[in-house]
Order: sequence, then structure tokens, then C-alpha cells
Amino acid sequence: MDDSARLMTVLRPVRAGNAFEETVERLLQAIKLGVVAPGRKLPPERELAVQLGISRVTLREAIRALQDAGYLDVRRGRYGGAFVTYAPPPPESGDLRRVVADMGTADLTDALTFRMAVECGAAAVLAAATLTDDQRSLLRDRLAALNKAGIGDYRRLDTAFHLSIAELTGSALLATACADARLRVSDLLNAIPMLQVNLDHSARQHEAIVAAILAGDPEGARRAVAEHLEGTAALLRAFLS
Amino acid sequence: MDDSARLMTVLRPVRAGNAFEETVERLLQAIKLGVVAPGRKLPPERELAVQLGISRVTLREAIRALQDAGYLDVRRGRYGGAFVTYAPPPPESGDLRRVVADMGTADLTDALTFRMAVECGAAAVLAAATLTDDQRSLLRDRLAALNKAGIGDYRRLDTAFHLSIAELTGSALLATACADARLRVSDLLNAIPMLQVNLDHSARQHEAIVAAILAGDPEGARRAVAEHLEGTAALLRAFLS
DNA sequence: GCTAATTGGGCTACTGTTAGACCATTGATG
DNA sequence: CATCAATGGTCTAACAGTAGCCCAATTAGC
Repeated sequence: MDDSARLMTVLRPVRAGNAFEETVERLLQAIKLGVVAPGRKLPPERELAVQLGISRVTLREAIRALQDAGYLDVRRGRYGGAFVTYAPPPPESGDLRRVVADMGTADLTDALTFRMAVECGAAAVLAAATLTDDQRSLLRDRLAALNKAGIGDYRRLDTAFHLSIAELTGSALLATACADARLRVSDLLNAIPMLQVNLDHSARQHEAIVAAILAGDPEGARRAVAEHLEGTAALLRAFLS
Repeated sequence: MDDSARLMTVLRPVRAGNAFEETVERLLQAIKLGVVAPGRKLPPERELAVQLGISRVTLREAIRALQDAGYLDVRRGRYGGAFVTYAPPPPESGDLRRVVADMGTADLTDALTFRMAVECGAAAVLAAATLTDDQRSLLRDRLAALNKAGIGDYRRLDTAFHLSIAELTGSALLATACADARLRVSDLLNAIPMLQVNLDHSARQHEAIVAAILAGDPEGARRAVAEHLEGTAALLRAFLS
């Protein structure tokens, strides 16, 4: 952790891969986080290429790859587009141990630590801010939607709830960081069976998080998020043996 | 803050600019954060190009641009290299109001919010972790070095202290996020005059942060960091009128 | 001084990426 | 059932970035 460590932090690779690879990752993020829900379609290629700051050719290569991998169904003609066919794999079917092993110990602890820090920070910041009535309702609405979620929608709405906290701070950088953190653990979360006991427990923790934020209690919000995430982290860390 | 906002977060540009521009930014980060101190040199081009994952040609263009801009002095031959000539502008000389205006209101609040969240999160995570003796000493050493700093070294050692907290968590992602957050406000910090009163105040806050972390008190660590950063944030926000 | 190692400087052929134009398909609507 | 707007599919010329090689300059140490 001396100066050479800091050099490695700052002088890390400028680009994670070529434009094609990075585009695939980005689209996969939109799909896996449920930002574009199953059955919905991506924006038209021309628009999307502009948004992503890449050429249409490169975007199409990425879409083609995701189509071949079974995430998208591309249809031509008016009212056509790239439709999301991906639905999160049925929980419990994926072997959690395998997913953890695929990821690597170092990457996993890194991702869990990162997520803990940014989500705790976001909740504390939001709790310290003065919220409008609209912001308060949105938070409550997201929580209510999550509590009413069926098993097929749970992960997507859980993601939406967590990301809402960061988004409500108004910081695009923070929202991006939380979305990135969530993505890094999404495969793991999908591999965890959803038992009713755990869902109830999570629901109570979600309530506590919202209550602390609405009460303007940064310490309480941080603690509630930390406890919520620690449950998942402890479960996953158990597979690192 | 509806779903379309989330779409914009996830489907943001894949690349911030071309390889040349991103490389210039990265090198500037290493220089402005003092990761490579004034008078020291960057790694040899061949090494650096590999670390940054770019070709030597592109790297050389970036170095050339920084040389023309007066940040680097490039010397050939054995024991040559790209030497950092940049020293932070004398505080008070830069017009804080101008720097704030250059940045834009939205970007400034975004950066301040982001920094608040990630640094609070990092401190809380570190306080919740079990630290080795080496980690504890490193933190104390960084604090001591900062307290002994002369006026020319203060900013650099202050950066080193703050980044150490994130680095000690062991999360490369978190360290990167904090370095990024710090960079986004570094021009602003450099434009703030360093009054002895403020330095003393900061010193006490730094002590409080370290004390809370070493005591294993996440709530206290978060609160101490929040109070520390709020001072700067409030000062800067005053220029947003 | 010479030498040799290290470092920046520069060239060329190759690949990745882009911009922009044009073609092909689809399906709601008159 | 013909139209046409919206959308994916394809091509080409130009540009950006890379890999690998060799040249030029500098200086510690013999």
C-alpha cells in the first residue's frame, strides 16, 4: 500500500478492452440490471450508437453477439428492434459455488467492499439531504413495488430500489458507481435461492433503510444498509473457503 | 428519476473520448494528485504503454501534449525520462470564483456529492474491518507526515492521507473511485487559500477520522469524514450564487 | 575517452473504428 | 391492398490506434 500501489491505481489500463467488448458489457449491464425489462426493446440502433458514443457498425456487432448468446431477439421493420429475451436464471439452479469460483476470491471481496462503501455512502448522503415530497414518494413507491413483487420481478425491482437511493442524491457519478457495484454482484445474487425467510428479512431491512433516510438520520441509514448488505456478503464469503 | 433516467445512466458513452484524450487525462491525474511528485519521472514509455494498455505511439502523443502544456520535461538517453515539472499553483492566486464557474454548477455538486459518499463509505468500511498492525501504523504515519508537511507539500500529502483510507480497505475499485473523486475537486482545492486557521481545523478533523477508524467505530468515522468534507463543500457552494 | 545499457524518437504495415450513404423488411393505417 | 415511416442490414472510404522494429541521445562506470 505504498506509493507504487497508488501508481498502479492511477496508471491502470485506459481501456478495459476494445470498443466492441466494452459495448457488449454495457448492454449486458442494461439487460442484467433490468433497466430494459424482459420483453422490452433497446432504443433504435442509430439513437443507441449516439448515446454510447460509438459507430453503428460496432454497436451492431455487439448486438449480434448478444443475440447469438440468447439475450436479445432482433426483429426488422417498423416496430422492430432488439427485444430483451433474457430472464434471470431460476434461483437455486445455478451453482453458487461455481459462480463464486469463476469470479475469483480477490475480485469478489473487492466487489463486495466497493458495493458496501458506495451504497452506505449514498444512503448516508441522501439521509443528510433535504428531500422534496416527490423524492420521498418515489422512494416509498419503489419500496412498495418491491414488497408487492412476484418471484420473477423481485431481483429487478430490488435493483431498482437500491439504485433509486443513489439516483435520488442527484449525483450521476454516484448513480453510475452504484450501478457498477450492483452489476458486479448480480450473477452472485441470481445464484442465491430466494427463500421466503430471507425475503421477509430483506423486506424489514429495506423498511429500516427508507425509515432512516426519511427521518434524516445518516448514521441510521448507513447502519441499516451495512446490515442489509452484510447478510449477503457473509453468505458469499462462506463460499471462499 | 424514472426509468429513462436509469437508461441514461447505464447507456452513457462507452468512451469518454479518444485514446489520446483519455491518456492525457490519466497522466494529468497522476501529476495533479501528486502520485508522481514534482521532480520525479514517469515510468519509461514502454512500461507505461503496457500499464495503460495503449500503444507507445498514442502514449507519446499524450506525453508530448503535457510537455507542451508545461507539465512535463522530457529528456532523452539513459537516466532520461518524462520528469514532472508541475507544482500546484500558489494558493489564493487562482481565482476560486473562476474555477467554480469553469466547472459548472451541476458538475460541481455532482463531484462534491460523489466525493462525500465514497469517502464516507470508505472510512466506515475501514473502521468496520479488522486492521493489522501494519495497516494501523501506515495510517498513523500518513497522518503524521501530513501534520509535518510544509506549504508546498500539503496538498499532495493531504491527498495521500485521504487516498490511504480507501486503499487500506483493499478494494481497488474503491481506491479508484476515491482517486477519481479527489481529482474532480483538486482544481478547486488548489484555488482555496491555505490559512493557518483552516489547516489547524483540518488537522483536528484528520485526527478524529483516524481515531474513529482505529477505534473500530464506523459511525464515528463516517461522521468525522462528513464533517471534514462538509467544510470544503460549504465553502465552494457559496460560490454557486 | 570508450562502452554499454537505458531511454526517447520515428517509421511502416496492419487492424479496429468511424461516418455516411443506401438497401431491405415490416406492419399500422388509410 | 398500397403506402410510407421506422427500423434493421450492408457497403465503402477515410481515419485512429497498434505492434514491432530500428535509430539517436545520454551518461555511469570501466
